Amino acid sequence: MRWEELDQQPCSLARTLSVVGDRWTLLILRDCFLGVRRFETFERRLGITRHVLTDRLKKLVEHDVLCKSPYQERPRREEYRLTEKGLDLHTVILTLVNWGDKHMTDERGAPVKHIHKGCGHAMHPQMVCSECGEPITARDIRVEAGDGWQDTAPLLGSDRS
Amino acid sequence: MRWEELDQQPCSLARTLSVVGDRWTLLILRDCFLGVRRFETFERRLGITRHVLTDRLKKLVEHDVLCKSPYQERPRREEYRLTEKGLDLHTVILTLVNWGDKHMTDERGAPVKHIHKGCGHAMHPQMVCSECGEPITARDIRVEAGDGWQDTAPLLGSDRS
DNA sequence: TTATCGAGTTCCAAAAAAGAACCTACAAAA
DNA sequence: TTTTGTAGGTTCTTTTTTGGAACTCGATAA
Repeated sequence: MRWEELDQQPCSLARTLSVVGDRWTLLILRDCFLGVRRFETFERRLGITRHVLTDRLKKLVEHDVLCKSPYQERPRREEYRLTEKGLDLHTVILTLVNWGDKHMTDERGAPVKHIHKGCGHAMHPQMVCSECGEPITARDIRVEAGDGWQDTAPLLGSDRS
Repeated sequence: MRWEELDQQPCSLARTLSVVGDRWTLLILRDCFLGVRRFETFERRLGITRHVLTDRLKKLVEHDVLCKSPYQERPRREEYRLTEKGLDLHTVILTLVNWGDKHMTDERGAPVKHIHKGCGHAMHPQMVCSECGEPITARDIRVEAGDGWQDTAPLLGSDRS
């Protein structure tokens, strides 16, 4: 499967990964959430090559995750800001960071703290059921075909292969 | 920055991406959560080349996200199962799927439903603060340096560049 | 005996990324 | 007026990663 085919799949994960599923894109978005907006700042902070940065920013703008707006004319300078669609990726990043905090930190502990402005505490994300509010773990969820299901194969055979 | 340098960064996102930050790994894990365990099943369902599949499975085992265990001897056959560390990635996948359901579905709607066994309803993940239980959006969080912070640069300059 | 199966490995061509140099439009300084 | 600087790229070459197909190995089935 090629990159271009990924967003054709009847799978929300595949479609999401067609936008953010590479090494650089989520790091760029991390910096967006930290307030970075300019090409040169991304480049310096990430150590990314200009070529790849240009490509990823363009893709993110095409997918309406970022928008480009001029912050000065003559000479025109653009900056990149998160759209609402982009802001919705915050939970994704928070979840990835949370896993890293739990499983990939060294003895020094988590590099950054997330402060919930509402209650003022350092928090970690907790996932709950939208319907009953109970905390969710992998074992609490069962998957069923939804309206957009299109595959001929069953979701999973009983052979657990 | 190279792949190998990614896990050296003082950033939980970068460290997490050093494990799951490529096109295939999260799709493999999606199938793991659907119950797939065998090399040949991954290959057939994903349309991944054997070479890349071998490589990704090996990496996931090295990182203790999957474990390999024989399901028969003579000839030896191995299967791949999620470890506890791997099961913890369920929230990551659920969050990615949720974003895709909201922003990337066509008119047919979400391909799969997630049923919460506890309450029996089709749910979507809701993120709440671990401390006060309130729902979280991007605008509710402020980032501060934590114990593992090591960068000389400030988290963000006031210029919002 | 030949075929099949699961789980790979090997080999080669194609695509993507890294790294560095170059370009452009404008502005300010010398 | 020439030089220097800057933001935001583009071009070029080399290295790394993929894709695709064929081959291996041990064992069982026809």
